[in-house]
Amino acid sequence: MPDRTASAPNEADRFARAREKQAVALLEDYVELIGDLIAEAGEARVADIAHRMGVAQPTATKTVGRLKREGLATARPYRGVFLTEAGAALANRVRARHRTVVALLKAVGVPEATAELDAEGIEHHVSEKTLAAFEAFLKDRQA
Amino acid sequence: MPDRTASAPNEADRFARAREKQAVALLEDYVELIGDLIAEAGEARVADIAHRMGVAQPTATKTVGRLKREGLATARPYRGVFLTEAGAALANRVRARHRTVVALLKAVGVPEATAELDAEGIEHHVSEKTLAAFEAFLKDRQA
DNA sequence: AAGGCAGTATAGCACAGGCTATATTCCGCG
DNA sequence: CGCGGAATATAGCCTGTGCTATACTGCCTT
Repeated sequence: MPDRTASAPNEADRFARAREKQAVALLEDYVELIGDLIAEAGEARVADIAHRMGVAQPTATKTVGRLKREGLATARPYRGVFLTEAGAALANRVRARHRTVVALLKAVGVPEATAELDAEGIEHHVSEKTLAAFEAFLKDRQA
Repeated sequence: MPDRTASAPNEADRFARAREKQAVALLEDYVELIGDLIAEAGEARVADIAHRMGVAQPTATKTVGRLKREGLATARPYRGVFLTEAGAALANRVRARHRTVVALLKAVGVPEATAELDAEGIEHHVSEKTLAAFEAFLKDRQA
């Protein structure tokens, strides 16, 4: 019986939430990268994914397998990797969020290079509400 | 032969960095929590750690073991857990960073509850440089 | 003082995400 | 056409972080 369903989350809940976010972070990165590769080169090859992610090729293969299991990507053996509709939608959301996070960091005075670096880790923990606040802040500021 | 030691990190480097951050994030959380428990109750028991982290007790025991291996904590079997000097210093840094991240999120318009939630994941990816920028921004703003 | 319960540790499992080494497949070129 | 190298997949290992089930300690209470 959940005794705090609608109230403020306690510490344990916050940690649990952060753990969940972390679990999907990698999938988000892969999906975004695959989308980029398809846009850039017309196709996403496992070797390119591995290279851009900075991991060994079998690691990329294994993770692509996980993307398939999660319904985010499709792939025929020895051929390229493609995004499902869900995968493409996720890629777009992730890309937009990434841009917003970088923009916000820069807006509060973080140097561009550092903003890009830190955004890679931060973005996965930015909720819809926080993202909306970021966008509002940026809009205000440029007005 | 590193060919980009001093230049802008490429995509693979950014991902590698994010992966490293993630690896220490849990240790940071444990150390901070142990510090809190000692401050609040005079001691940090494994059962309390597990409860506050939202994990099962053996998971807490295992992670405390890792903290010991990393030189951040000490513990005598069936007794409480204590922080080493390094652990206590880390706890203080983490706590300060957490406060700053929450304050920045609120300053750009994120609701308090959401700020607390998201900060839990975000803070581990905030570099020294970004933290400094956050502090400068907050100082400016309150002036 | 002894027994029992609460707290802690250990054992052993699963899964994710790394890795290297090796097998398999594809495809272009001779 | 077939062969060889490049790309991909598979096998098998390690570590980290969860879990449940079970063993062990320590301490309070009777």
